[in-house]
Amino acid sequence: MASIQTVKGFRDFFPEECALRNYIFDTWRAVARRYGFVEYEGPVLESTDLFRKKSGDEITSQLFCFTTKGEDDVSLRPEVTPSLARMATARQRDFKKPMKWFQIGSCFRYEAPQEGRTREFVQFNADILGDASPATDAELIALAIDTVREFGVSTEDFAIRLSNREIWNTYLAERNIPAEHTSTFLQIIDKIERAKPEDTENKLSAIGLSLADVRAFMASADENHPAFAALRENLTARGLWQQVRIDATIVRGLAYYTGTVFEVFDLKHGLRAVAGGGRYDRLCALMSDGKVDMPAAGFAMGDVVLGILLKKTPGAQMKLTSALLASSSIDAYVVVADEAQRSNALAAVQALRAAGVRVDYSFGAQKVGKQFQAAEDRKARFAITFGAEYPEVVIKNLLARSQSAVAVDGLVAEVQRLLSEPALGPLIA
RNA sequence: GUGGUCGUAGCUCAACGGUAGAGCCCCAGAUUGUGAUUCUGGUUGUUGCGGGUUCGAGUCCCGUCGAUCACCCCA
Repeated sequence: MASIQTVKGFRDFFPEECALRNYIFDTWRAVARRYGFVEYEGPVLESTDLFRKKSGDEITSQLFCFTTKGEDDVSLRPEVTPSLARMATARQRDFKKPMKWFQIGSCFRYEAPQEGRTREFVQFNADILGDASPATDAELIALAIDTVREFGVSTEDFAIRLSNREIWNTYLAERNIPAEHTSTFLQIIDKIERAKPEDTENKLSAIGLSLADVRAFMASADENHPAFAALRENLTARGLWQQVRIDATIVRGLAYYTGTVFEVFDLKHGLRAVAGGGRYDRLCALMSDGKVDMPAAGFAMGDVVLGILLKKTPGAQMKLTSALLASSSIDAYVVVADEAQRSNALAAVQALRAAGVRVDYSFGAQKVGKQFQAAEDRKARFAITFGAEYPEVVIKNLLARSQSAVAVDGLVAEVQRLLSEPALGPLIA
């Protein structure tokens, strides 16, 4: 046992976990690019002021912060949106609008670790800046849906919870509630399904509202509400609206959201939110001290909850397994049956690798049986045996268990030809 | 940050307060040019860590660290 463990809430990535992580990253990238997003990256460490300035109490209480040798107050980023807002506003004239940007990066929150919640995690962030239309929100929700589906999670396994903070702003305005109560009110709404009704009633009456009235309003805020009309039309056209559930209790903790807010959540395992996001039209103005007033919206998806969901969802698990196999397997294993041929075998290993073939072999003398076992363990498609019959070598298809001899001069071409043929798939249905 | 449960070999887990074990994995051999099975042998622990009670603690008590669950909140 190691005498020094990983820091609480941090993770080691052994090859298997690293392969899972890379599979997730690759899929995120592929779908984001399919949607026309470009990748960017911000710093992991930021001045603590950046987060105090905008994130709100929820997240600043979880900051992974410390003081540097130069006595600067810095924090590992708990999220990437503040950095994005700074970057985007700093050079926004250089980019045509709308800006469709994504990032894959580690984030850190100093909170109690649990399943699905670590102190270090990776977020996929997709944001669209410079366009305030509902079409932007729809594009982001569509991207979130397609990303989850790309992993093999079916439409029966997840849904989108959708709301809009504007409907609550209107609600409060119609009842003449002062603006300073807004954030208090949204926190009450956020907890309304979890808190005791009498507690909620007390808190609401303190700001001049009643639970019955709030309940009645929530019941009226369905998918026919005007706030969702454009979004509904857009997503219906894409065939995605059936994934959406209107849920007025979704307000989201982050202080900077202004309009549409949504979460991706699984329907079968009661996991934490897989992704969440919304519109934050005033953040850029705040970050640039009013110099750049740019509407924006985006969402984040974390690797931890997503990884759990993929392992628990049968369809996703199959894709995951084959992706992990593809990333760890090799094309060919060179068997040195006669040590006198090791030099010739090494020459062939290099020639194959130069041609792009994934090749491995044994470093030292080993029995042929052991080498074939190693080839099997490495999930090699072919074993290439170098023995006394050199310059003839034997190529064996380890799945079909068939083999043929070939002159070493034609080995690379022959292996490439064989690899171009479809692999013998599993014969069992 | 608050409360509950748990912590034994790399992994999964045994062991009444009385000498710390099994299976799997890994390595080697049986088997000197072909993947399975089987058999044989081998490596691995200050029982998370630190105290205390006891003739004696993996076991009971306290603390601590970690995991996990609930609260909280979110990716």
